[in-house]
Amino acid sequence: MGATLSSADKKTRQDLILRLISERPLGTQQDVVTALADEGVEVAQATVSRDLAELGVIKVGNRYLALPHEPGSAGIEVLPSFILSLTQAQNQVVIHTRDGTAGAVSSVLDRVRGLKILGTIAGQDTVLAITSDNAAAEEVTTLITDVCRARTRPAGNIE
Amino acid sequence: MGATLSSADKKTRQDLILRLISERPLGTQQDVVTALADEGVEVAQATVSRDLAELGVIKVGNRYLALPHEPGSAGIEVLPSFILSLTQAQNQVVIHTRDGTAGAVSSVLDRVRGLKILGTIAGQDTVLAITSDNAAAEEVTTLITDVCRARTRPAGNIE
DNA sequence: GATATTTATTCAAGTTTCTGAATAAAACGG
DNA sequence: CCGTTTTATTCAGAAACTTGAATAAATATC
Repeated sequence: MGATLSSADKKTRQDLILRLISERPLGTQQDVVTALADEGVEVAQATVSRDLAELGVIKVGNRYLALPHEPGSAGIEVLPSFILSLTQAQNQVVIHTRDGTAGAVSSVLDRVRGLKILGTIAGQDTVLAITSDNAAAEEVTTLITDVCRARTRPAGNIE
Repeated sequence: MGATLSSADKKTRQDLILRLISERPLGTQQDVVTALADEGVEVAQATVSRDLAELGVIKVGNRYLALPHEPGSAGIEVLPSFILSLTQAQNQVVIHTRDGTAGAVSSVLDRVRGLKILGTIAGQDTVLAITSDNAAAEEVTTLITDVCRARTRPAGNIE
């Protein structure tokens, strides 16, 4: 192995990556490499590429978003086809979905790290997402819009 | 590796072990080795020893019981200190516990594989376990009693 | 307590996984 | 299109894991 000093094992490093990309927008794998280095974990870009793929991290617009894999649950890729419209009101976001898919949408939103969503409530065709403040709601709106527009390609194909 | 033919990988083999010890009482590691062989998986006793330890399988009385590890949840070792008494009534078992611990006890029981418990309901200091029939309830009673009597030692120390 | 049974551990392969460097492939911006 | 940036993949070496045989340790039985 390359760096043996102060190196973290794979699990630790990947957890750290999830935290880092949740805390601040990281736009490239090089950014992630640098952020890791700041935390004392030195790895090559190739490793970050593989980590992001394994973690199921996707790149939406200009930042990575963590959506932890949850076997048996819908992935973020369903959002474009399920979400019909969304509206922000203060610290809330009201999302109109295809009938019956609100539960799936809220499930996905609950699992996206980096979104400061306090909680969601799903009806039949509507999801209400509560955020901590107006800015956070704004951010959620932007991100969801980006996801639905920006052809979210998964970062890498695992196995 | 030894046997390359028809060998299952570790994960597959351990899942098989959980199933086997849930289906019928296996009293020794040699029994497990034999049972695995019947399924076409040939391993040494040393491997079974390690598998049982990793799986968190415990030996109570004369059979192995599977209690899948659930990080953050109580393990089976809490039963002796939490359970005050238990009574079988038909296909039900009423378990009296220390106040406030009924939830933990039912959580553990729900996770023990090999017990044919249909479901449990926990109050503050009482757990009601519903089994499929009287015989199953009898078995549950016996096993819990054994656990509480027979100084349940975990099978191996991991890490 | 001695013997037998059962389980855990040590040791030494063989195998798999992990990783960085280099490079290829893809996406992006004019 | 062409160059640039970004990401994915190939390759090879190193580390970690997996396993059986042998053996030690623990437990049970008498």
